[in-house]
Amino acid sequence: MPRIRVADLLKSKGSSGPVKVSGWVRTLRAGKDVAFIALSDGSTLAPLQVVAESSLPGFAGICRIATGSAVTITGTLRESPAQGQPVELAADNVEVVGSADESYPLQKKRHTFEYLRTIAHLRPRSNTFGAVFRLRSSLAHAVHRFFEERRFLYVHTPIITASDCEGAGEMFRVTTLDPLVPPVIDGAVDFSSDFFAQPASLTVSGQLEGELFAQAFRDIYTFGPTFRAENSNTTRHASEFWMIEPEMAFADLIDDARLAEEFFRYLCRHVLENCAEDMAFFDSQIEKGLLERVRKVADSPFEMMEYSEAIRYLEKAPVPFQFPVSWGLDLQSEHERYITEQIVQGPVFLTNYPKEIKAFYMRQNDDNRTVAAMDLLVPKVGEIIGGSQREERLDLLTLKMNDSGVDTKALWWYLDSRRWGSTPHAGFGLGFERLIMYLTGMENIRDVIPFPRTPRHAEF
RNA sequence: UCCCUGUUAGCUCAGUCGGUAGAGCGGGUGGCUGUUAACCACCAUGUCCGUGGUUCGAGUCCGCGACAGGGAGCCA
Repeated sequence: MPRIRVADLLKSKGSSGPVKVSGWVRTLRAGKDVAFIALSDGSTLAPLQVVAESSLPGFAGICRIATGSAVTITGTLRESPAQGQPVELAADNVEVVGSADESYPLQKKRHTFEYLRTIAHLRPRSNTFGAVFRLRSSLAHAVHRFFEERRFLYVHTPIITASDCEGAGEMFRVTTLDPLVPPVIDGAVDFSSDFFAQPASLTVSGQLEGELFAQAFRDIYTFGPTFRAENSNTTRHASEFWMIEPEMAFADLIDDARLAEEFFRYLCRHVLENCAEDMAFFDSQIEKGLLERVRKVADSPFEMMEYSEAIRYLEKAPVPFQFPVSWGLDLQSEHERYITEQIVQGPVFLTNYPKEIKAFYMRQNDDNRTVAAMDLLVPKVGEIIGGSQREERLDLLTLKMNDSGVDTKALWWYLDSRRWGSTPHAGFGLGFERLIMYLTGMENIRDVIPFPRTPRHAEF
């Protein structure tokens, strides 16, 4: 008999012949004459109800099957006489494939997310984490589909990098040197005898390499793991996370924002249409009103506002802010949320930030005081996408790198991209986990990553 | 890294004025029922985070430490 999934059984009306289904026991309710097993195989949120009559051989043993056990069941699918499920499986045979005992940590009761994090190897069997990781998988496919439909080239940028200064935070060192006795010359570690014959690290961004590919394929994107060694202990930071970074040649800031809007709304629509059952679960169990919030973003056009204008709104704001507001200062998340939630009441691109508060690679505007940056702010979280038009003029870029203390020698190849056939180009970055949090209502990044890495935590 | 709050049964928590620990859930046993957060009865379970101190006596008060969570910063 073919292996069939719970999701497919639940979608069918009934079976003409016997079927075989396998999964893990969520709960078992045993009575004298009949026992009910709620069976789940991760294919869908709802479990399959298996009915075992007392006439089955080994009925007494079936009644003792504990939560968490792996079982294979053959039987006939039929309409369920009781409310709660359209169909159920009348069992002919129940085989325990892998038993579980009463010490199984994931019992049929509510657990806190904090506790479930300590059993990250088991939590995907729970309702919430099943839904989160089904959505995460589906969303990843949707990201690729979006770019493939638009003929963006998917480029695998390196995970190990020797550029010490990508300008995006602390990096994890990659080395094969013996930490107890590193080779030392003149009081400093001699990296010439290290594996790469120079200091190497895990990447903090694929953008710089992405730009190089954009200068050959026009439209490209990266989607891969990213590493930050920052000692950040918050609900939205992880040491290892996934980032999506498209880059377009012959494109300006407006093209960039247009792509970001199309992309973001595409992904909202995707989960509404393709993860409907899980989204309904998030809406009822995780964040009331989630569906309405996501639908609104999927349906309404995004606004655009200059940084300077945002500052004027903030200066006039009738609410107190913890951090000061004035032109030239970076916006705190309280400011971003005020703009998107109170002023615009929807998604908004903030553009043209003061050059001092933005990265060296952003294109200088003609006013000489701002750069062509754009951040997409959305209600509830604030900034979710950050992007810019890149500085394509060699002289200005070199100047900017020197001013920012970026090593122009180490990034010779990056500067070369401006030396021959340079083009106006733009791109943005989106943290995949933050997107998942936005779309599910989950409030801790550690609960949308299968096995999260954060300071002091690399278990599993 | 800074600030705040925690750490008591497998899980979630209560524990009054300092007097040697409780509940719910989960688990076990039995009963009952086409059940579905099942229901009913009974039963069992503790390094009260560690450490030092105050005290006749510390889960409770004080110091130190560890760990966790939340907030901030950094950022995606």
